[in-house]
Amino acid sequence: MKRPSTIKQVAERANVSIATISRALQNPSVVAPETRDRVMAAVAELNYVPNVQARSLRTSRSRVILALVPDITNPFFGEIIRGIERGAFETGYSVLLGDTQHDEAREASYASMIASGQVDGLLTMMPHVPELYYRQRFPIVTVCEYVADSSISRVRTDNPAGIALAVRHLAELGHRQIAYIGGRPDQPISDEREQGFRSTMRQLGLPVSPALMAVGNFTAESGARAAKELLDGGAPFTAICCASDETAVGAMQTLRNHGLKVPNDVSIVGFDDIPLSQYLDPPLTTVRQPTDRLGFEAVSILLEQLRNPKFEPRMLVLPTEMMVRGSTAPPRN
Amino acid sequence: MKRPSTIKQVAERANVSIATISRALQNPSVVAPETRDRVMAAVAELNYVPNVQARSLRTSRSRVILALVPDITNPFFGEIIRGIERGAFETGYSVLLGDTQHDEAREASYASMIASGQVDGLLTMMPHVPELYYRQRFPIVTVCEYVADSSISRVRTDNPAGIALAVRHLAELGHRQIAYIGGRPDQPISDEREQGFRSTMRQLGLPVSPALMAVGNFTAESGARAAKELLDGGAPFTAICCASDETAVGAMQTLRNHGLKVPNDVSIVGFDDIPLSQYLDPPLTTVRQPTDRLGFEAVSILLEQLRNPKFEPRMLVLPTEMMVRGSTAPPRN
DNA sequence: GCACTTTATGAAAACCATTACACCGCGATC
DNA sequence: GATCGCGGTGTAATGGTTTTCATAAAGTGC
Repeated sequence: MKRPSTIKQVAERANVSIATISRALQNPSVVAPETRDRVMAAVAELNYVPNVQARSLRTSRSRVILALVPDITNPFFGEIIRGIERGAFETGYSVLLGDTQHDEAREASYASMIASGQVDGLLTMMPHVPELYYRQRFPIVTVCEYVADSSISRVRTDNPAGIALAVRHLAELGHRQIAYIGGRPDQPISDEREQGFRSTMRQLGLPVSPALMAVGNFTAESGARAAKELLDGGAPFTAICCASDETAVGAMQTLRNHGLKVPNDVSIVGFDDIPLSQYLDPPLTTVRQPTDRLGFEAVSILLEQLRNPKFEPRMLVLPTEMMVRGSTAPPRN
Repeated sequence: MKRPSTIKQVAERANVSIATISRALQNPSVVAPETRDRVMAAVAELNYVPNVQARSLRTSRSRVILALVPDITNPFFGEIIRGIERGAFETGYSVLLGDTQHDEAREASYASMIASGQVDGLLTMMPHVPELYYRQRFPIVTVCEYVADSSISRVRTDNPAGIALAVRHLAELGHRQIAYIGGRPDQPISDEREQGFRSTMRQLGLPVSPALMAVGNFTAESGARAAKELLDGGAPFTAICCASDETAVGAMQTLRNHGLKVPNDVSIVGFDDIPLSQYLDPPLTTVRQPTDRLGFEAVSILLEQLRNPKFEPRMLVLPTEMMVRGSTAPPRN
């Protein structure tokens, strides 16, 4: 690999000092037009690109942010990442990706990149913040997930309202016996969604039977398993409300295997609106989260925090939207 | 944010020179055990983490690799990224993620991170290499996609063989009129798969009708559109072979909308084996790519190239595997 | 007890850019 | 005509680490 040229070489070539090169690139207006042209010419000839390490060392900012995901394989996170990447790119930042796989050791290891100066801030989709935060107080924004700490900015969807949309939709169709398959119990959003489910049911005067509350972990596999538990439990239900689309997909498979038709025998509602859900059979009725925007807004806030030393943490709650498709119908009386 | 401590502070604390600190951390065996202990204690007390920028500046290696994806939203790439991330993490590297969105300007902009020293090498899932490569010859590995340049290492799946599996499977079931929905025409793998399809058909003595060759772009939406074209074309077929699972999902939807049953009226085979495919209705018969491994092997090769100056580019072709599920059956009558 | 390794440590250069400060020359001001 | 201000530029310090080279101390062999 050819060794890149340095500011010194450019300076020699353009017959000016290195300070002028730096200025011509950072703050062109302060150098005389003709000098600037000469510098630019030299830069072009030598294919000069400033060394980022040197710059970062001097300015102590890396212009890199770290994004931590529990599972990059999940298309839902994929979309958020895209939003993050888009926002970062537009403002000249880049995104270091960490797939923690729900593992705290990995998370901690990534967090140390902040201490080492490799990244300027952290965007986490995990349900907690790294230990290190309490010692170093670095810039951080939680996305989707959140922790109960008002010093931390968060961007998230209105989960209770989202689930309420789903439950109301089912209730309007005439369902009364609605089962629920939750998310990973260790994630606060699972709680939020479950609480949203319970309280909406209550508001509508519908019964919340413990026998109809199943536990999942947001994966299709867990949805399939939970649905089986519901069926085996014997308590009757005409609809299932799921904490994620993938869970819904899994549940639908179990229902099929038991000879039950969706939506005729059982209606299903998902959550997230992953790209594939409209192509399922039947197309999945679901609650859409503004995924791309979630990521985008999160970077915006993080970048603002990086720029503004008097930044006040804030919370942004984005609305959900009901996507009514084919997996829901009135109950077979 | 608290300012991290520097090697100098640690040195004062441990009563040694900064050189000793550096050595104790980089190459512990060369410092006396008791000194080492003292250093380690000081490091722990001050929460010292070496500044990465300074180190990179000095050593001119960043221990970061850049991964370029055309579309991070695609679950197939998500799995590859996971493999990459895993391999990188194990060896102390981290992954900078670039979502190029098939855009060359973005790609070029990311490539400049190499020139700036921000990353040590490039792992690209794009069908071409950045311009810059021809000037700088940096370490690079192409994953999945490839370019016809023997100076570039590549890791990919055996696409023709994969498609051959699919076609043979259909032929064994008795299908003779098999349609094909291809990938984005500007990606070499689309070509490879299409050629694999054509030559296998020929080998089996089956006709390849131009009316049964449709063009897609790997998305579900394109699959739906292409399937419609096939149906509208009027040429009869009993099976469709798709260049990706998502395409297959889209095609299945179109078939349903036209009242056709999968697999009874039309069999469908996908390619990739994305996580959701086994949960579809019917579960999708598909050709599995070893996605995680693709990513993992790619990093291995890239890292080897980074270490070994006499590295010879090489190509690794990974095998595919047929996943027979419910979307294929013998043709009716 | 002497010459000679070996081992452990320190001093200082180097990596490459940014930037505070000083300087120079020149037109404007009183 | 001395002074001021200002645009344009250079000098040199600075950021934090790694690493070469020198040096000091301790160990070896005769």
